[in-house]
Amino acid sequence: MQDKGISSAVVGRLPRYLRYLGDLKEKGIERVSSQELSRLMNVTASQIRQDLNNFGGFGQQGYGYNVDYLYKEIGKILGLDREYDFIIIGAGNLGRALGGYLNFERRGFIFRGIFDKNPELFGTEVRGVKISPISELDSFLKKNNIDIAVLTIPKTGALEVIDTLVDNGIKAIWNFAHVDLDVPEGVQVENVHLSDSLMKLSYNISRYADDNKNGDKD
Amino acid sequence: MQDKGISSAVVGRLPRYLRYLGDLKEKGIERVSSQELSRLMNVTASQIRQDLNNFGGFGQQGYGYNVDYLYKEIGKILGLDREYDFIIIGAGNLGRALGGYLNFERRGFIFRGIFDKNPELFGTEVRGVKISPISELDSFLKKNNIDIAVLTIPKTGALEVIDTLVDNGIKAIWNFAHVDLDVPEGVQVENVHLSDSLMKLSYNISRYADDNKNGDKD
DNA sequence: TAGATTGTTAATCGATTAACAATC
DNA sequence: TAGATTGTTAATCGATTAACAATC
Repeated sequence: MQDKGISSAVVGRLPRYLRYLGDLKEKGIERVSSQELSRLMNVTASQIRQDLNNFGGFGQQGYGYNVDYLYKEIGKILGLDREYDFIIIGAGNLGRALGGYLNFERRGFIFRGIFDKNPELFGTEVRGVKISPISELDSFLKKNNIDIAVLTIPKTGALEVIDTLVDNGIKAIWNFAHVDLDVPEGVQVENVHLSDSLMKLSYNISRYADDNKNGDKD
Repeated sequence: MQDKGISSAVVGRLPRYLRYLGDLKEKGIERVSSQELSRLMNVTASQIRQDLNNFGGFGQQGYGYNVDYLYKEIGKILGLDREYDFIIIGAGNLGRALGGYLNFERRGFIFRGIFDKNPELFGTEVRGVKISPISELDSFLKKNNIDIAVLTIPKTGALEVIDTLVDNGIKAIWNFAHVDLDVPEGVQVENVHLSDSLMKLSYNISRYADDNKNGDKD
C-alpha cells in the first residue's frame, strides 16, 4: 500500500492535514472538498489533491472527501494505527516534560522508561515511571521491546548512548540533543533542534527590522 | 546588507552551518574549504557556496573560508549579534524546561518572565524568575520591552493570549501550542509542533517496516 | 607562476500549481 | 442529466547540482 519515494515535504504536511481533519470531525462536519480545506489551511487545493494521491484515491468526484474516512486513512499512513513503546534518555526538565505529556499516549506512543545518570533522581517518578540509572539501559532494552528512544541529554551523552540503543535494535531516535547522529541505515532519526528553531526566529526578527529601516518597500 | 528573497530552505540551513563552524573553531581549525565542510556535513559543496553567496562573498579563492570570520558573519546574519528579551506563557513542564535552558542566554535570548493561570504556581521561581498570573501579562508587557513570547500552553489558551501579545507590539512568537496562529504581518511566528515531529517518526518506522516486508528491495 | 578554491552562470532535477478529462 | 469535484497530466516555478571562469 505504501509507495517508496514519497518526498519528505509531503510527509511533513500530513500531520497538519490530520490536525485540520480532526478539527472538522469535532465540529461534526462530514465532508470537505480540497478547495474548502485549502482555504482553511492556506495552501492550494492542487497541493492537497497531489499530496493525497501519493497514497491513493481517498476522494470521490463531485463529492469531495469524507472527513472521517480521510482522517483515519492519513492516520494509517502516518503509522498511527499501532502502538510504539518509547523510553526517554535524560530526565532533565525537557525529558520530564515529554514523559509527562499525555497526548502522546493518546496517539499510541507508550512511555516505558526514563533514564539518567544523576543518582539524586533515581527512584523519582515521572508519570508513574521510575527514573533509572543509565547503566541499566542495556539490560532494560534486552528485556523490553522498545521502538523509540527520546534523547534529551547533552551532546556528549547522546553520542555515548547511541551504540547501546542501536545494538539493541532500537527502531527510531527522537533527537533533542544538539548533534547530528550517525546511525545505521534503517534506524529512523527525527531531529528537534530547538536552538536552530530559535535562530530562525531571530533571523526573521532582524530581517524584518532591516526591511523597515532601509527599503520601506514590502 | 540583508537581501529580501532568501528562501526559508537556505535560512533553515544556516544554524547547522553555524554549529559545524563552532565545532571547527573549538578544535582550533582556522580555515575550511566548501569541499571539506561539505564532507563533514553531508551536503554538496555547491550548496554551501550557493547558500553563503546569498549573503555575500565570505571566502577567498584558492584559500577557502576563514572559520572564525564565517562563524561571526553567519551569527550576524541570523541576528545573533544583539539581545532578545523573551517571556514564557505557560509554566508547565515544557515552559519550565525552556525557561531553565541556559544555552539560550548564551546566544543572547534573555529570560524575562513566565506566566501561568494556575494560582498554585504563582511565586514559584524558574531560574530566578517568578511565575506570575497571566492576568498581569498585559501590564507587564506595557512596562517591559519584550521581543519574543514563547507559547507553551494548550491550544485554547494560546488563541486567547495572542491579542494581548500582538496589541503590545510583540515581535515574534515561538509557538509550541498545537494550533496555527493568525497574526498580523510583521509578527514572526516559528512553530514547534512536537506531535507532528513524532508522527513523521512513526511514518518512517512503519514505512521501513513495510519496505522490508514486501519489496525486500531498498 | 601553478594550484586551489571561490563566486557565479548554466543545467538539471524536483516540487508546486494549473488545467482538464474522467466520473460521481 | 447537469454540476461539482476528484485524479492526473502538463506547465511552471524554484531549488539543487554541475561546471567553469575569475582570482587569490
